[in-house]
Amino acid sequence: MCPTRHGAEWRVLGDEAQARVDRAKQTRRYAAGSAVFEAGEPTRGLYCMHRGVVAVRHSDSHGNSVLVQLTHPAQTLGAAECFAGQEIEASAETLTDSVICFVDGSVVDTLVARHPPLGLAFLERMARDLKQAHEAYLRRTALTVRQRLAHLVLTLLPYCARHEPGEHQVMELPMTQQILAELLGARRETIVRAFAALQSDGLLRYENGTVIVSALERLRAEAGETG
Amino acid sequence: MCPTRHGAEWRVLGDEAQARVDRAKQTRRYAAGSAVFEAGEPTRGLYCMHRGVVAVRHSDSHGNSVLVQLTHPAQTLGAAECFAGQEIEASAETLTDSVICFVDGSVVDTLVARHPPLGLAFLERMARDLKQAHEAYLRRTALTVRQRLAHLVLTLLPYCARHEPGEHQVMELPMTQQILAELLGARRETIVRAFAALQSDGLLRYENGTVIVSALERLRAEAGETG
DNA sequence: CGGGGGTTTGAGTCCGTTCAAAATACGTGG
DNA sequence: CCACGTATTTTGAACGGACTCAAACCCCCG
Repeated sequence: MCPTRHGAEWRVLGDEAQARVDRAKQTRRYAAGSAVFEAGEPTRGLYCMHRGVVAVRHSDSHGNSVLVQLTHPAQTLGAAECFAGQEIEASAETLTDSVICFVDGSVVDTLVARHPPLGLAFLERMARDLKQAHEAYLRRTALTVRQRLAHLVLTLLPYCARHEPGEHQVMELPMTQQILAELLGARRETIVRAFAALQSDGLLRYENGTVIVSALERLRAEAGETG
Repeated sequence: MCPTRHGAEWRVLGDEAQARVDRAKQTRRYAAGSAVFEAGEPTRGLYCMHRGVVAVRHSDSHGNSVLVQLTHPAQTLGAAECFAGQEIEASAETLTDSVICFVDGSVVDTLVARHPPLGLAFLERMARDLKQAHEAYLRRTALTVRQRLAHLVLTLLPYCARHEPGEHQVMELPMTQQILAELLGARRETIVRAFAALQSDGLLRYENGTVIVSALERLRAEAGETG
């Protein structure tokens, strides 16, 4: 059984329809670093995160690539790829060991056709994804790597932090600095230096994949979260 | 009457439902440079381009802003803002004199609830927008301003070029270099220099808002459109 | 003919990249 | 348990694309 009944979108379905989803879904386990789906694959469907972290990658024909999205448990993965109705061009890879449900595209189509609120729920989901993508684009052009890194640390905090309250937060990053670099659109070396800069200013400490935030409020200011 | 019956998405509706849309819609005219919708506005609904070009802008609280999308005739505008179900944060402004239809959000909701294929059509639309946004993000981090400008010229060609075939194309840009800069995430001065560089390499000529492409194939190569 | 938006050019600076190399951590098999 | 190979992280030096600031220019329009 998926944590929040297949994630937020499915919750608009009645019990009977949810049971049908449960019967149609397949639950799969992935080791860290394996592909959930890849560009050009014929399979079409929705994925629902149960455990782990997955990154969606976009590449061009010259080998350049960026990670455009992180997906956490209880979230839907691959909605854009499922509904686009054309050749899939993105790929998704697990950053950690993961458990993910798969619902085939034809099942999704039937459900959406029979339950309009489900379609509206996915519309809302995609609309928010689109907004997030645009905000990431804005950050990419308006903010320095250091500021973007500060922002990413803040967005990961709710998912990865050990204990919640206070100015002092500890979290284990579920990714290498290489991955951080691809998420921020920068080079690994630049990430190292950005961490070093934030550390020498006393905002946080980076140590072996672990981030210790020591000045949450100042980190927020750094990320541009002010009036 | 809208050019292609309110744009591609509405076409999945039957005649009767389309007539209802026609009755519910409002057609509005905008002078170049006016706002179609703005961040924080209470109005919610879909816009359908009849004539003109509209840019969608995202801003942060520090005055930074970028244009994240261009909308041309027969396309739907504001879908993400309509379906997001939360405070609108983007704004849209006309780049040229425009004619645009507006369909209120409550009407859209009713139509989608009653005609699931319409929901699927919008899902597909948003999925493609999302893909485009991710591709733009990739270009922003992997390509130089010169390459991105070449790419933008190529994407505008189908909409703005005078005559279709051949290596030699002429088009009048519906925007200032300032707008080009905001679309590409760069400064005006950099756009000037990128045009100058492309011109000195004989790919195109820029003159007073008019672009004369003299080497279409080389321009494609410049934009990274190769195997 | 004066004004204003848009364009062009120049010089200097900075952030981030590139290239290169060392240091460190990590897993695996001996 | 340690040696070894690989992946990751760290540091340094140099380069370069794009930005900043500033000034001149152009063209259209009233």
